[in-house]
Amino acid sequence: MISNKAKYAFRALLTVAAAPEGEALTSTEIARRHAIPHKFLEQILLDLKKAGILESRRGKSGGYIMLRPADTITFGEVLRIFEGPLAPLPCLSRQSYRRCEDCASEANCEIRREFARAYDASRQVLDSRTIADALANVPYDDTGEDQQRLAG
Amino acid sequence: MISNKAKYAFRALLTVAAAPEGEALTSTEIARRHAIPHKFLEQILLDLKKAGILESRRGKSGGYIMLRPADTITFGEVLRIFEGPLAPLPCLSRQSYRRCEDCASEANCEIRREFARAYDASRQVLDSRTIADALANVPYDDTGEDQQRLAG
DNA sequence: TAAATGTCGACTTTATAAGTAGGGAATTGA
DNA sequence: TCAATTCCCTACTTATAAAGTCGACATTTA
Repeated sequence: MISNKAKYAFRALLTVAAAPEGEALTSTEIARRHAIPHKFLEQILLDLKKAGILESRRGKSGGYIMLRPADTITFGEVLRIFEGPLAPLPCLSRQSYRRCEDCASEANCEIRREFARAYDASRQVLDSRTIADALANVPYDDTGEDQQRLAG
Repeated sequence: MISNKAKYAFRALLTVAAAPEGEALTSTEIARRHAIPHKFLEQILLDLKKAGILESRRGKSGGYIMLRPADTITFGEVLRIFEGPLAPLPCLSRQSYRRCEDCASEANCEIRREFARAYDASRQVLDSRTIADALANVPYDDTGEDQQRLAG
């Protein structure tokens, strides 16, 4: 399960991305719309700013706007900001690889091999789908046929 | 990241499954082979027993053996025993569905829709690959072509 | 210049991970 | 039979992270 923090971050980001070009949204407004604890949301927005995703304006008519276009921001990128590495095993993370303490041989590790399959599958989705994709509102049909249709 | 507990469970299970038919392995022996804290492993083996995956014999020539064949035990099943639901959101879990407290409409939730894609992809792997598959030792080639070759 | 906003650091509370500890119950080989 | 070996069970500890809460400060603008 992903954390509340990450879920709030996505709600906030989708809201800011959906706002009219140039219009800043305040943390108070975002918190109100989604019933997110205000002070908690402030921390989250700050994290998104430090990550170079949002931009902020202070003072009376302040608020948050997108720093980068929504179609350059993937779900994977945002998730990593709040959850750390997405890999199920440290030895499978590309961005922050660590070997498993107790592992004799990575090449022969059955656990690593199987989880690599699962992680590849989910990473392919998370690192390709963007905030803009999500807002495009195309329904998702869970029949297992999508992957082949899209790949073909 | 998966917990140490789950990782130990997989190591133990793969070891018991790889043992000669009918030969019981003691918790001490399994712990020694993989340098797993013995008392901790005992709890894990007990969980696997309660889940109907392992069988145990007590006393002098006791130990653990498989209760069900290794090709009927998926990685997803084992993972759920130790990690709970695998879904990234409660509203995406089939086996233990809960609605998200703060969600207005599941059908229109962009977060749910995107994570459904990711979860479907990884679930398809975890719920199909078995302990027996893992022991078959077929190398895994991460080029993104496997899915199509296997599907075709 | 006061009100509205974002920024920052410290604190609290609760839950979970990762073990540790100590004994009790069953089996079996001598 | 009895002692060694094994599994079985409960309780405890320690460290870390999640999910906030709180109070003060900094910046902008009407």
